[in-house]
Amino acid sequence: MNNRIIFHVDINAYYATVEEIDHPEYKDKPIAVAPARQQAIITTCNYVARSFGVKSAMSVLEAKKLCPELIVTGLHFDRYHEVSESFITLCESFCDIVEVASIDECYLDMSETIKRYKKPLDAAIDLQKTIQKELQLKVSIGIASNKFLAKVASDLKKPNGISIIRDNELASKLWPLPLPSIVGVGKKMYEVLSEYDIHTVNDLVHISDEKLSQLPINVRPLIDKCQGIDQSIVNQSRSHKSMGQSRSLGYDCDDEKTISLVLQECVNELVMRAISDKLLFKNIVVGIKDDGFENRSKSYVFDSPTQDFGMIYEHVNVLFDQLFEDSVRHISVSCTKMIDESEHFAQLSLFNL
DNA sequence: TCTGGGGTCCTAGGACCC
DNA sequence: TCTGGGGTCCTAGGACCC
Repeated sequence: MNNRIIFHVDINAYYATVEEIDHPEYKDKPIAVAPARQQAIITTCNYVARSFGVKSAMSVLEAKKLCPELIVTGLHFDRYHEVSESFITLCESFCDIVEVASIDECYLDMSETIKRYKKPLDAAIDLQKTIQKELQLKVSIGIASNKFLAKVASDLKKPNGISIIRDNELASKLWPLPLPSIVGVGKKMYEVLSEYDIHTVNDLVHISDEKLSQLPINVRPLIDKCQGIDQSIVNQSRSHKSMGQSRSLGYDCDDEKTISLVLQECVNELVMRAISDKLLFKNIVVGIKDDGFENRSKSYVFDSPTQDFGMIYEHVNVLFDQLFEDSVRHISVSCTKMIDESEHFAQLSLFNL
């Protein structure tokens, strides 16, 4: 049981690859995926564009300076979801225990499946080739005894790589890595750690108890993971924990009509998803970003779970009015507590017995 | 660099209960 | 008149991920 074999499978440059599949004329050209409007920022780009220095989160304008022939594709989420479904289905046909981690990555608990192969590497090569052949997608695969290490491993070789981190290889393969390259270490955490002269995983795992107690943040869970301790299971449940819709207005807006339209659109899309996924909303959260890019949010809990547009829209408006001051530039509407229709009605009938 | 859109998880502080 | 100690739930906000 302790010797699990986990794969982390990650599609390389995912949205850009889907655009290349749908537009063969883009082949070998630098492409960036970004919303089709002025002042957009790049969601992702292909490897040709990356060779010019183009990166995610860069503004299209700046990217065009680095690479004038850059093709900007627009975003086609329906297609990304469609191809993602095929990717997951293929992984599920390969292994019984699959966790969907995001639109372009998943974890496979290969502990049983692996017995059909001589060694883990053979299974990974087989899976990688099958995905390439069936779906024209290049993936990187990380192999390790837990999810954290598998994820780190898949990041080591991109694109189209396969990497293994064995339990006895932590000091040679994981510990030399700079902390910002580790999943879970973001800008803020690294800022704090570097103040204490902690820059690599090696620095972190050898931190003295005294220094550890001085740190203003809790890094114990991260240290455990970097020492190879991560018991989290590959969770097959595909239920969502939250669901949201947001819109960036691109400017500071105070126009009632525009705002009302955006709120309506967001609520409408949420309700459509709730109906198609057979979910009811227990609460609703409205968030706004104002002219200073500060986030604020307010939430409301429904008396009884609902997917009724009128009811949801009414409360969204009340929450928005409480938040709104002079202007907004970003609006989000989300639900953080959902329940299955069937579960709700089962509870109701129990109640009425 | 004038800043998307979809999520998950964690935490501080307050309300409330015994 | 001043105010225990533990637990749970909720809300708002923030860090982080792709």
